[in-house]
Amino acid sequence: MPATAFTRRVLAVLARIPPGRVLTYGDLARLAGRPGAARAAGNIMRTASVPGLPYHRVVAAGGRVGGYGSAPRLKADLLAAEGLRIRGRRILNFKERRLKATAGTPPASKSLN
DNA sequence: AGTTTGACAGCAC
DNA sequence: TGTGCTGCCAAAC
Repeated sequence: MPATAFTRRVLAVLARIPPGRVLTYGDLARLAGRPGAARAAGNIMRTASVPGLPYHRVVAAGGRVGGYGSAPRLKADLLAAEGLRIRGRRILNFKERRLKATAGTPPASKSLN
């Protein structure tokens, strides 16, 4: 179990990221209720002990892949396997694959995906 | 309880 | 494009 509510929220949001879609650390933090806590979110990803979560779907801002413990390349591979076009440390179709950060209840206007 | 540590973000060069 | 610096925050020391 997560130590704090923030951590729990972060993991909850993480768990609902659909395959093929990504979220930035900043988005994740914002959705978890701590805007600007992107760095802290990354720390949580790093120390999270909950298995089965799509940690690789959390990327850095600007379409950068970001880190992944000692295997950042694996992260890129996993993302590529889900349809993202990757070039080095960058996600080419980032804008298409980025999950819009809808906090809480969306107005239900456009069909997501 | 104070300090250090990053799987970050954004901007200046 | 890429590199470096500053600001931020929760966790680990």
